[in-house]
Amino acid sequence: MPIQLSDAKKLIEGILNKREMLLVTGECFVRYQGRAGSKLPKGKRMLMVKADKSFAIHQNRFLRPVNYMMNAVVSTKLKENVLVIEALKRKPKELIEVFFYSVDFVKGLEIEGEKDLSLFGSEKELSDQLMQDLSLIEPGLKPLKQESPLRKGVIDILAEDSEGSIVVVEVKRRRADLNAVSQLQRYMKQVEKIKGKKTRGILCAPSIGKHSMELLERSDLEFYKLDYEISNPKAEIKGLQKKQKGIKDFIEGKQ
Amino acid sequence: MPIQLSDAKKLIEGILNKREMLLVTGECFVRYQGRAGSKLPKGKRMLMVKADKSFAIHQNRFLRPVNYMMNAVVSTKLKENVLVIEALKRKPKELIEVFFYSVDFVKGLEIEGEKDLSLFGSEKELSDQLMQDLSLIEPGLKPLKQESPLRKGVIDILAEDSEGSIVVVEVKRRRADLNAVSQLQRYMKQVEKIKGKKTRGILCAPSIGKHSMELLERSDLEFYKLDYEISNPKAEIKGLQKKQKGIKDFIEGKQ
DNA sequence: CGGGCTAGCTGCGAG
DNA sequence: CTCGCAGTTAGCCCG
Repeated sequence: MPIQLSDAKKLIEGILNKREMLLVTGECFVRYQGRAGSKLPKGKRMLMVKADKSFAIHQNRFLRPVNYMMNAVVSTKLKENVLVIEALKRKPKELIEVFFYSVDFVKGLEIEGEKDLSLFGSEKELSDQLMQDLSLIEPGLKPLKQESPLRKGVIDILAEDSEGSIVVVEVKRRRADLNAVSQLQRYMKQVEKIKGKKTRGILCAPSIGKHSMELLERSDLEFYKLDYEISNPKAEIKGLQKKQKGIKDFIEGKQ
Repeated sequence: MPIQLSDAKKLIEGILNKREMLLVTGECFVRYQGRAGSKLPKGKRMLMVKADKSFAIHQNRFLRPVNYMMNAVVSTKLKENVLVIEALKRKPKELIEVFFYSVDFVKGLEIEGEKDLSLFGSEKELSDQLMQDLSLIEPGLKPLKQESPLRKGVIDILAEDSEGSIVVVEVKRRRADLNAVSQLQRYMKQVEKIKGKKTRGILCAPSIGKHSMELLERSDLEFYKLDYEISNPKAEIKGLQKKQKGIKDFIEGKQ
């Protein structure tokens, strides 16, 4: 049994004021105009509004909402038997209008807002571990700087090898792609220009695609296969081994 | 008033069988192990499971869920006064365990599942329009192929100019970045090698960053400022103008 | 604020 | 399947 739209409006406003998580379901049409534009024809959907004014329309499919906005200014109005819920933002200017023709269900939920998730296995964590012991890559490698900002990007690890060459290290937690190779190439060229010294570029990743490997080798970069394990409180590097042309098996290695 | 966990379990299983959208809220602890690992300490959260087995734990903040899995195999079990809801996947092997110590609320919703959103203003749409009339870029430009697949990427538009040179066009719907320039550079070099002809690279975007512009010019590529409007049924290109070093104002142009 | 980047990216489409 | 990439990417961090 549907809820009276005027009752729904009051309920919704109360929940928004309390900064609870708001859920609304019903028959609605959705229009969006902003960075792009969209229309969602009439149908049953769920609207979710969070305390930080994340605004999302969900269908019964996909992780991602079909329409959304963050940091929205939310307002409701009742007009000719339609309950309109608007999400508005400026910079960039964006507007979502949800036209509810009927409302089945309105609910406010007291839910945790903090982001208290502890995650392990991130690229940063792997980079930290490498920084601790660059001899994993090769003996005599000395750390210079982590997260070194260039004009055109940020270098994961900057180091110096036993012969005094600069070494640029790029770490990837998953299979390296063309983009990763281009990135490293960019960094290496910049460092070479700035420092005016012989510079090497090293890509560390659990695996790399065939085309990416070709591009890497043509660019005179080096690939190191990075083995790691995600155990409970943190990820651990298990091995790091240089790979080159002749060797093919590692290409198949999925993470 | 909390729901008995055994009742909650039955309700949840019924809703999952009906392929309705499932919502469960309550006090829970969440553990994830897979491509990475995470722990979410005990607290009130909302679990959402969709018909396609998208599985998401939401907090009252952010658009994105704090833990998630797509195409999950979902199962429930009751164990020592804890209701455990598991999401399992192989390839890659992933597991989310949600330990509900109490359940406040269980709901099944009949919600649309189709993806019936019509969206306009995508990169593909802009590329289509450009393909219709390449004279927007320069007179005499003849289309050769759209979405042309190379070994190392896909070219948006491949064309030939009035002097018989190959032209590679890359379109971006938003401000072009370093990555976009690298992409175009890659495509251009490949085409040059394959065709063995003089090749130009053109980047079309509403704006471009200063560093990206530098990189682009050093790579002998060209930038065209792409103005477009998103009107109702589709986006429309309003203008396309070549920009080079001397001209600076367009750098400030946010889309 | 913009600039650059990671992400357990997700989702799509071609080979 | 994998590969490459767009995305209203979101969210983060550092200048």
